[in-house]
Amino acid sequence: MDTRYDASHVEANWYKRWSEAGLFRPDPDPRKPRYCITIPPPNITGSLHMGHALCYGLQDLLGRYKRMQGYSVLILPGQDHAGIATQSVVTKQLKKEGVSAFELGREKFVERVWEWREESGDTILRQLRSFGCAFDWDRTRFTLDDRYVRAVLKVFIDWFDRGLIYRGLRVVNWDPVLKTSVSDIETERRIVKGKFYHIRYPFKDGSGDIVIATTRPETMLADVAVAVHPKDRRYEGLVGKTLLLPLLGREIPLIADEYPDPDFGTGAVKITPGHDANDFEVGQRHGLEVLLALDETAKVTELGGPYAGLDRNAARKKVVEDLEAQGFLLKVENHEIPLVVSTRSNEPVEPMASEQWFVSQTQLAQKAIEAVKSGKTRFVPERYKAVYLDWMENIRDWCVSRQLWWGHRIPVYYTEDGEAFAALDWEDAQRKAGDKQIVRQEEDVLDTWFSSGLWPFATLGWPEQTGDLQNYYPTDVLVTARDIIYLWVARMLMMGLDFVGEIPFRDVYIYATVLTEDGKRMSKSLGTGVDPMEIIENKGADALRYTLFSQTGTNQELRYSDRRTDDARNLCNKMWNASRFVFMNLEGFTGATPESLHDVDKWILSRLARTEQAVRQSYEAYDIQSATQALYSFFWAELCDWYIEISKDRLADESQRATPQWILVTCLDAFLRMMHPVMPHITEEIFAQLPLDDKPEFLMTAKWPASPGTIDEDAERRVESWLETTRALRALRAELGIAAMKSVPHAYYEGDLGEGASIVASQAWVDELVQGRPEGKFISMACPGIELHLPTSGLIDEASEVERIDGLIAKASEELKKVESRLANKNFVERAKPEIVAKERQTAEEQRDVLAKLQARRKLFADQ
RNA sequence: GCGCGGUUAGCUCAGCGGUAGAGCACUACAAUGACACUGUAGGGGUCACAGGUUCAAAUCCUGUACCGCGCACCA
Repeated sequence: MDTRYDASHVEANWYKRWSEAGLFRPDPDPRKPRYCITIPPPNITGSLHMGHALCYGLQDLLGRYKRMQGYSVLILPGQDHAGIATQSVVTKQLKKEGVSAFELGREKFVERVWEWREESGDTILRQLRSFGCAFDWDRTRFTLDDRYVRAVLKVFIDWFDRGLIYRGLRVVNWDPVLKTSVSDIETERRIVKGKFYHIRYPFKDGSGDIVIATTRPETMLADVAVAVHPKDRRYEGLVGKTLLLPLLGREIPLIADEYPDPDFGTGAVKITPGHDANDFEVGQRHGLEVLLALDETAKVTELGGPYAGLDRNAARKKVVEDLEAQGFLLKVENHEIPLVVSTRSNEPVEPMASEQWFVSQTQLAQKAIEAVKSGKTRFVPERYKAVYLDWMENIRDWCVSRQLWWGHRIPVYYTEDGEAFAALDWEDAQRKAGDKQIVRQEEDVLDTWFSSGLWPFATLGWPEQTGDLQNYYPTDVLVTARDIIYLWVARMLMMGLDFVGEIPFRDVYIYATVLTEDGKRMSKSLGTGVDPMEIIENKGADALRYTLFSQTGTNQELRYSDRRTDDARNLCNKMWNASRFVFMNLEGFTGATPESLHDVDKWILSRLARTEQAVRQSYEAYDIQSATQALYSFFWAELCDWYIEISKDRLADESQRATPQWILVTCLDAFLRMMHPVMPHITEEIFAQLPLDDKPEFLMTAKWPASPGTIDEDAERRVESWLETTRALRALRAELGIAAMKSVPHAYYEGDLGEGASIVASQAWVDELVQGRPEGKFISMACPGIELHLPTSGLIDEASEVERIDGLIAKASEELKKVESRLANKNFVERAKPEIVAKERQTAEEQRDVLAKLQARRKLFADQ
């Protein structure tokens, strides 16, 4: 074994072996309890980023842990066709080739997307393999697979026939470049400098005018009214009168509605239902017409008369010029305005009323609210429960149509007279239509979330009652990011409850957002992203996993730093070398359980038992950082720094070595098992060399170490005091400038160290630790119950020694004073818990002892 | 405006009623038979601020400030 651990040699090898042994498939043993996760399907357009690495790494960790706990584990991977993202990638590609998607036509375009997907659509799934993810690749699903499509069709038709799907007008975010509506999540708000135009709308009867203000004057072409608040005194008696729309001269009413804020501007608002969501609602309340001034490419429509054909920017300019020329423009102010930009095309979206398909949500939401309220589905961290419920209780209907070609084409077929049927295909539709002739299919496709909402059951074979569906639904946990609680988590709950009649998952674990070192969002476009593949190649998947896991629990953010991957790599190296040490010292090892144990053996077994408890509880609670912390400190600070060091003398002695050998193998074995979910490759590599009877072929399928040791508080207390004494003696040496590990012939102690004396001696690099007090010059250190003396060969600088002792005295007396004042407080003694008071008394006792020794020492020294 | 997080050592973060912790960084020392991707010792904090509850507050309550994230509004 090399003295340095080289991840690159080890990781790919083990992944291949697990795969060849079929370990990624669930254990078919029917007696085993089942554990299932259907992973959030990544987009086919993406490549692995840190957020993915954390997300999928966590799922792999949970799966590996549960497998060791005796579960038959299925982690089902897959991909999302990602309508807009994919369509836009391929459109750009075509554009480079000088082909427009429109010229190509729908059928050819979709073919082209499939080709693209075959070539480069599974980058992330490939990358997850080098990250060590033990997912069942044989069950990989895609949201546009034939089987998956059947599930989508069934859901749509079913809802359509139940009257839950309807067609209606709504203001959507229209992307004039991609010519589709985009959901709110696909947009970004930017505050930009804009202008605030104050425009005069005259009354038809010539009795003055009303001033409104707008940031988007071109939309006035589609105005249908002006609204004021009914309680606004300024407009008393005017409501109901008719206004003339400037420039176009169209007659529009002045209406009263609660929507305008009388304290903002003039209190009068122009109402443009076609291009503003709030105005749309006002329009609905008052039965106003919806007019569109802009078309699907954001050019002015016929409605705009003289402005028709201009694009929205040119139209704005012209409208403003004309308003000014005709005396309608009163003033223009600078104003910060929010600009909503499509993140897909980077173009400002246009709010636009259009015909869309909707799913009514209120009824479906009820069960999904109940499932979370009752705790059947649980959010971790719990705070997200309120976020979810708040949204669900105010839910609005879901617009499911998208004006794209890539996706599930809406299975609605129309007859000549416009009657609509939802059907599996054209023939099915014709059958449903009876005598009437089906003439066309709906052009729009479904929102991507409509299909991914079926993920937890459609991937398991629904609508067929497959074995997988019976065995693995409901799934155990959904591990996802907080920004898709509404878009995805809520939909899966509604769809699962409605169609399978059971929650889709018991837990929803929302993991932390990965930020850069200085707290910025990781983003490719900002250049702040760190490529996980680079880290995996240089330092290993295990190192990256440890880095991410050691920072994740219930926190909502996590700062990623390359420096921390060095720490993780160092830990790998430490594990590697400590294991080498163990293997190099196994001469004559039989594996037989030792008959008697030394206190240090009991101590480390006790620490091991506590570690197992802590790690198990942390994994169960999704508190992964606590698990890694417990593993780290057990391994490095207890097993390596103390137990291994102490065992060296015993291992050198043939008559004594059997016990420490057994203890080391036992501890290493249990540690590797517990660490395996975090760092699967290196643990498997080391485990392969561990000399165990009945060793399983793979650590991956080995059992979790149940009660690997016994908690022994007495042994812990005794050994801790020896370690404390050792640290004190080392510190004393350091005071004299004696290098660590350089042996010193004699040191002295007063008090009772029991069996620990030889351990303290060897660990503080002292040849002989003698009970008593040395002749001649020496310096001292006081611990509770123990006083240590170290002879000095040369002269001591008396002044500095007195100074050192004074420092120790000051510290000890300060501590004693604090404790004594607490004990002098009658309220404390009477009201605090008795064990706390007892502990304080003991501390006081110890500090008095330490102080007395120090003072005696000072006196003695001063007398010398 | 409302809600949710956060504010603890130079950095990243644990701790969430009982004497302030870890890793990294820093200082000094050390080529010793596991490991220099190491070891040993050490320095470093009025736990954002102000009130309150309590025998006891980093920890619980109230308020303030700043940072981040949602939701609503932005005519």
